[in-house]
Amino acid sequence: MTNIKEIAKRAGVSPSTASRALSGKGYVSEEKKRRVLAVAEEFDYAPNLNALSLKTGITRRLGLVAPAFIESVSLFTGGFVRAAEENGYTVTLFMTGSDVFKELEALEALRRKQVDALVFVMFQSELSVIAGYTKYGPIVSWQRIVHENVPSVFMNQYDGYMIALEHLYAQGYRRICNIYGAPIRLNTQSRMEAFQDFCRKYDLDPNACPSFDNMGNTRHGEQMVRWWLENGRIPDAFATTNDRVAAGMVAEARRLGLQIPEDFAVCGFDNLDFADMLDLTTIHYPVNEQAGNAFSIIRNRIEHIDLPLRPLKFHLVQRSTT
Amino acid sequence: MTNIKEIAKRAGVSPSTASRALSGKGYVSEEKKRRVLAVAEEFDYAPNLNALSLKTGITRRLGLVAPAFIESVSLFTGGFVRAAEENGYTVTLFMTGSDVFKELEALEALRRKQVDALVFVMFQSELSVIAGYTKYGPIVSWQRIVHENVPSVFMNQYDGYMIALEHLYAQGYRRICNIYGAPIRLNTQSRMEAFQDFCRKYDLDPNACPSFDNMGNTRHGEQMVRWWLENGRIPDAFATTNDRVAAGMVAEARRLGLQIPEDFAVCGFDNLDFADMLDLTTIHYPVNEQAGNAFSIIRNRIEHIDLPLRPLKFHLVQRSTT
DNA sequence: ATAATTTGTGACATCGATTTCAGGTCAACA
DNA sequence: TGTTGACCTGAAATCGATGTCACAAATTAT
Repeated sequence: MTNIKEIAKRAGVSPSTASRALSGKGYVSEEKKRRVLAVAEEFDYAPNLNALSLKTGITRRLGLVAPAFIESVSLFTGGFVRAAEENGYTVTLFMTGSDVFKELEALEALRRKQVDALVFVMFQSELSVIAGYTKYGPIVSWQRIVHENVPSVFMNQYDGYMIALEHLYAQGYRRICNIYGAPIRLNTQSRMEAFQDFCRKYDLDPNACPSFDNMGNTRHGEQMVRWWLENGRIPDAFATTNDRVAAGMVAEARRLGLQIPEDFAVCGFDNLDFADMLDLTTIHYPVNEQAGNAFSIIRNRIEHIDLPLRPLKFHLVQRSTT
Repeated sequence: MTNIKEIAKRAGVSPSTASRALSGKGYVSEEKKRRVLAVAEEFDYAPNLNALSLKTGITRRLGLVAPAFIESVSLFTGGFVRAAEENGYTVTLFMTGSDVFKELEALEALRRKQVDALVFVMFQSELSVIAGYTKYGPIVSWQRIVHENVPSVFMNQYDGYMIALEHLYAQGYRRICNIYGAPIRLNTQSRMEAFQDFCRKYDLDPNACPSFDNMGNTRHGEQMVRWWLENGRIPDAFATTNDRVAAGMVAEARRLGLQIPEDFAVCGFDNLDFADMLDLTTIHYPVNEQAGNAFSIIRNRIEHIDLPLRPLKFHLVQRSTT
C-alpha cells in the first residue's frame, strides 16, 4: 500500500512535510506542496483511517444499537445515518435482539474506541449500566427515559394520543375504547393521563367502556374484535396501541363482514408503511427528525458546539377508518 | 486511559509480556500471567481497537451499501448484521440514496481500510468502477449482476415467477396478465422467459392479454385496475412486479366494489411485511438467508476458508387474493 | 556430558499517520 | 546593525497495540 512515507520519499521531502502538504496545515512551500500533491495523485494515495483514529483518538464512527431493523427502527436508522453522513460521520450497527449481553457488547465497542458515541433505539439493560459507560463517550436514547447523563429524544405521547381522541370526538364518536400497550411504560401512562383529561374536558365517563392492556400486535387486534362481538355492544371507536393492532381489527372486521367506520371506527398510531395501504387513520410523528435530533445531541457533545434541536409534533393522518 | 503499557508497568513486566499474557499467545510464566490478568481486571483494561486495526491491517468491520433502509433492504440488513455479529464482525452502513458519488465514498472507505469488505444491496455505478476496488477487499452484490470479481447472491426469478404462474393455472385462471418492472433488468427478462415457457407448456397464447412494463409501486397498481375497467374485459388473474403493485390493485378494487379473487385474482411478489395484513397471495424468498450467503462469501475470501452457501428457493404463500 | 529443545523475558521495531521541537533562511523594522 | 517574526523543513516522539529477536535458564534427548 502507498503510505505517506512512500509519497514523501517519491516527492523528495520528509513525511512531516508531506503530511503538511496533504492536510493543508502549517507552512509548506508552494513548490513542495505541488510536488507532494502530484505524487499523491499519481500513486493514488489514500490515508489509512485506522492510523488516524489511533493518533487522534477520534473515529468519526457512531454506533446505533437496536433489537432488530424493522418498521420504525428502520426509519430511525435511515434518518440517523443521513444526518451522520452529511456531517462526515459513519454509522455502525449493533443488533441486540433485546439481549442484554449484546447490548453490553455495543457498550464495550464504545469503550474500546470502535465508535465515538452510541444511540440506543431501545434497550433492556439497567439504565445505570448504560450510564456507567458515558465516560467513554456520549450516549443517547430514543426510548423514553429520564437520566442526567443519557439524554433521550422521545416525544411525549400525551400529545399524540390527545390528538387521536379529539379527532374521534370531533367525528362524533362518544363511546371510545382504549387499547393500550404495556402499562409499565411511561408512554402508556401518558396516554392514560390523556384519556382522563379528555373525559374531564368533555364530561364523559372514563369508565363507560373497559380498556385493555398489553396489546401490541395484529393478533391482539383480531382478538379484540371477536371479544367485543361476544361480550356486548361494540364501542363507537377504538384508540389503539399502534397500527399493528389497528390493522388486525380492520382485517378481522372485514372478514366478519363488518363495515368500518360504520360499525366501529379505528385509529392507529405510528403511521407505519402499511397504514397507507390499509387506508388507516393514524397518528404520525416525525421519526426522521427525532433521529436527526439524536445525532445533533451527539454532535454537540463531541464537537462542543450547540446546535439547536428541532421541536417535533404529532399529527393526525386521516384516512378511511374514522 | 489505561493502555497495555500501564498494565505492564503495574504488573511489573514488560509490555511484550503483558501482551502475551492477555492474548494467550507465546510463553508466559503462570505467575506473571496471573499478575497481569489481575491488574488488567482491576484497572478495567480494554484494548484499543484502532491500534489493533492499524497493526494487523484488519478491522473486522464490513460495509453495507444501500440506497435507503426500507422494506426488504431492512430485512437483508438484519440478516447480514446477524451473520456478521455471530462471527465477530461489525457492520457499518453507507446510505447512498442511489447517488453515484455516495457509492464512491463507500468504495473509498474500503480503500482507506475503514472496512474489510463491502456488500452492495443495490447500486448505480458502473460495474467496472466497483470491480476496480476489489483489490482493496472483497465486494459482493445482492443486485443481480455477472462479474468475475464481484459475486452476486441473487436468485433467478425465473423460478419464482414460474411458481406464481403455475399456481394461477392450478387455480383455474387462464387469461393471465403480466405486470413487469423495468425491462432492462435481468430479473424482468427472466420473468418474461418464464411466461413464454409457461405458455408453451400449457399451450396458451402468450399474446392473449397485453402485458405492462415499468410498473413498481402502489399507484401503478391502482392505475392498472382503472385501465382495465376502461379498456376491455379484465383478465382472470394478474402476476405482478411486487407486493406494492399488487396492494395497489387490491385497494383500488375494494374501493370500486370489485371482489377479489372473484372479479380478478392477484399474485404479488416479495412477501413484504404488509402482504400478510392485506391477505395477499405472493411469492416469498428468503432474504435473510441471501444475506447470510453474502456474508459467507465475504468471510470465505477474508479468512481463506470454504464455507458452503445455502441453496435457496422461492415458495408460494397463498392467501385470499387468488 | 554435551547437544538440542522448550520455556520465559524484555528491548526494540513496526503499523501509518500527526505533531512538537529545534533549527534555518529571509525580509522588515527599530 | 541587531532584533523580531514569518516562513520552511526534517528528525523524532507519539498514539496503543503486536511481533521479532536475542539471550538466558530449565528441561529433555542423545
